[in-house]
Order: sequence, then C-alpha cells, then structure tokens
Amino acid sequence: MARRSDNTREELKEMAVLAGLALLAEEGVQGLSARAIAQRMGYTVGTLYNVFADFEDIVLHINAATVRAMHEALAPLAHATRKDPAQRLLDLAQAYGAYAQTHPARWSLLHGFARTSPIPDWYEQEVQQIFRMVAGLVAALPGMSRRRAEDAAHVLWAGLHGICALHLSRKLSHVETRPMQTLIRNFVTHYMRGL
Amino acid sequence: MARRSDNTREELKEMAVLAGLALLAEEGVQGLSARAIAQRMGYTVGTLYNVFADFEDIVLHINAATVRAMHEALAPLAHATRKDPAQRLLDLAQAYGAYAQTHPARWSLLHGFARTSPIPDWYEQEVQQIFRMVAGLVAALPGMSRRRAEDAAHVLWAGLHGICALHLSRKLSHVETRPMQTLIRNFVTHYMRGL
DNA sequence: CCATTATTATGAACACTGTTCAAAATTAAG
DNA sequence: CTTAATTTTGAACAGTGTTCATAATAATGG
Repeated sequence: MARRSDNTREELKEMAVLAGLALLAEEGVQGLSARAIAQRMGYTVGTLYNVFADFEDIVLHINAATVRAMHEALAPLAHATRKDPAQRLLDLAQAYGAYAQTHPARWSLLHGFARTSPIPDWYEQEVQQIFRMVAGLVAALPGMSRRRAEDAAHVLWAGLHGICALHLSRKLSHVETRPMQTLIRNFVTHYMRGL
Repeated sequence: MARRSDNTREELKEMAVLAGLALLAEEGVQGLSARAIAQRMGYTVGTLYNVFADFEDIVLHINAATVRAMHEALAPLAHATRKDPAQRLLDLAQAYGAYAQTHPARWSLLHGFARTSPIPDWYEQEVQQIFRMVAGLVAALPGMSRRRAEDAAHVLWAGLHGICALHLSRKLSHVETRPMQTLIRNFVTHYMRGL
C-alpha cells in the first residue's frame, strides 16, 4: 500500500470529485457515500478522510464543480450583448432550469444537503459569481434603482429556485404538470413586466 | 411489557407525531430519529415499527400534522371576503412565510426529506387543499382564463417556496438579507401586476 | 380460577452510515 | 543500508433504519 507520490493531494481531491459526480449520475444522491467514492477511486475510506475534513467537505467540493459547470454554461448567455437585458435574463433562467433538469442529482445535492459548519468563503464567491450575472442584468433593466434591482434579483433567484425544486420533486401539479420551461418563462416575463 | 390496550394503534400514532414535533422544535431536523421518538413516547423502536411501515411513514404523518396546522392558519385569510382576492393572496403568502419562519424545522422536514416510495393520496390531498386556496384566489383575479390562472397559481406557489427555502437556509444575500416578508410582498405584488 | 390463545412490546442483531487512528507499507533521506 | 517521514489501510466506534424471535401481558374458554 502507500503509493506515496502516485497522486498528489490535489489529484486525489479531483479524483474524489469525479468519482462523486459519476455516482450522482448513475445512482442519484442516495448512492453517494464516502466508501462508494473511495472504492471508485481505487482507494479506501481512510485516504478520503486524509484529504477531506469530513463528508460535508467532500460534498462541498462536488458542489463547487457543479457551480463551476453551471457558470460556464450560463456565462455566454449573460454576455450576449446583442440581446437586451430582459431577453438575456430570460435565457439565463431557462438555461438554469435546463441544467437542473439535465443533472437532477447534482442540482439536488446543491440544495438538499443540510450543512452544519458554515459555508467557506471561496465557495460562496463561486455562487456569487453566478448570482451577480443575474443581478447585473436586472440592474440594467430600464428604470431600476439600486435598491429595487437588488430585491428583484433576489426574488428572481429564489423564484427560479422554487420552480426547479418543486418541479424536480414532482410537488407541482400532482397529476400532470406543465413543462418547467413554461413556468420559468411565465414567472420571469410576468414578474419583470410588473416591476 | 405489552400493555395491550393501554394505547390503541391510533393513539400510538398520535403520540409518535407529537413526540416528533417536540423533537423538531427542540433539536431540529437532525434530532429526529426513530429511537428518539420512541424514547419520548415511553416505548422502544420495535413498537414504532409495529405501527408505522418505515421511517418515511413516520415523517409523512408528522408532515401531515404540519400541513393541517398550516391549513388552519391560512384558511381564515383565504376566506376573508371583505378583502379583494389580490389582497387575500398577499396575506396568504405572508402568513405562509411567517409559518415557515416560526417553525423552520417543521417546514424543512416538509421539503427536505427525500422520499423513495410514492406519496400516498390522502396526504397529497391535504396539500392540495392548501394549494387550492391559492388557485381559487388567483382564478378570481380580474381577466383570468382557466389556463392562465393555473399557471399563475403554480408560479406563485413555487416562487413562495423558493423564497422561504433560500431564506431559511441563508442562501440569499450572503451578507445581510432583507426580511423575508419584504421579498414575499415584492414577489407577489410585482408578479400579479405583470399578469 | 386456571389454562390456553391472541395480542403487543421488547431489545438484540443486521446492514449501513460517517469518522477515527494505530499500525502497516512504501518512499525519501542520511 | 539504516533511519526517518509519509501515505494508505482497515478494523473499530457510534450512530442510523429495520427486522423478528422472544417475552410479557391481556382476553377468552372451560
């Protein structure tokens, strides 16, 4: 055992994140466990806990990968300067919903995991990077004061989250729900019009 | 042991729900376990599993109690006929948010618990009872077709959920968030105005 | 009133979590 | 080649939900 420099610490972290993402895709959130991740990396639990502080820490790094992936997916839409801010906001929201629908387990882990220790700064800032894209576009809407824009961005952010959350857990419309994209468009357009 | 008719099955269920609610209030969601509930009832785990199918079933009954409590809190506001539907919708949303804020653990259990088996009908209908109060008021708004009202009700329902979820998990506004009631009012009024 | 039967509560046992940490294995340094 | 530093291990622990033979009690019948 003990292949000392087969993999550096950073490599191990990356392997763990990739293993976790694979597990999420194949077995969903319930298939994610420390031992399962370790096995998939070809290591044992002990090694995992030598690299991460605890399971929350592992989840945090997996989530960070998801946040980065979403950022890369959304950034081009936010900066499509030939479209007006309102349209870009709508595109952004749709793309966010699409991502949640395409990677339900990753998205669930993002919000479903109850943390005990406080969220570290570096992670919070990665999330902020996405939120600020929304906030920036909202601020660019016609007739928006600083304060009103901030609130509107939060409402859009939270509302979008709610639609994704309830749609993914099938808690919307019990019998036959409308497509998520329809609800998102409805929400974003009507809310913006009412501003 | 085995005090055969000390408590009927229905009484045991009720005791379990009350014990669960007490645990939620005192220790939060993480304090909720089968053994903890049993101990609080003066019984053991086995008895609990003699009355409930599994832990999901226990959670379901606790959640049903919460749904009923919310229903009782919201119903008067929905039927305040001297106010116009728009105002009643706003009142409803605010009361919903207030309840979530007052009983964060109960509200979290309502949405944070990942189910495997399908939600039974009787429970779904209890939730529906609340949703229909919203849907009914939306339908009563001026110039609302059947289809538009349905979608609007779902968006309001989901948006409200999102605001509560992100506010309770402190995932809104990192530094200093505005009061939940402010965001709810912002959301409901602006969205309705845009309809 | 006792014996039998039906019911109900028990708690040990199982499989699974996250987590720890002394020991073992491997590599680097002297 | 010996010694020291590092890395990996896996058994052990406490905690889950869950099961089920066994024990305890109550109801019934003679």
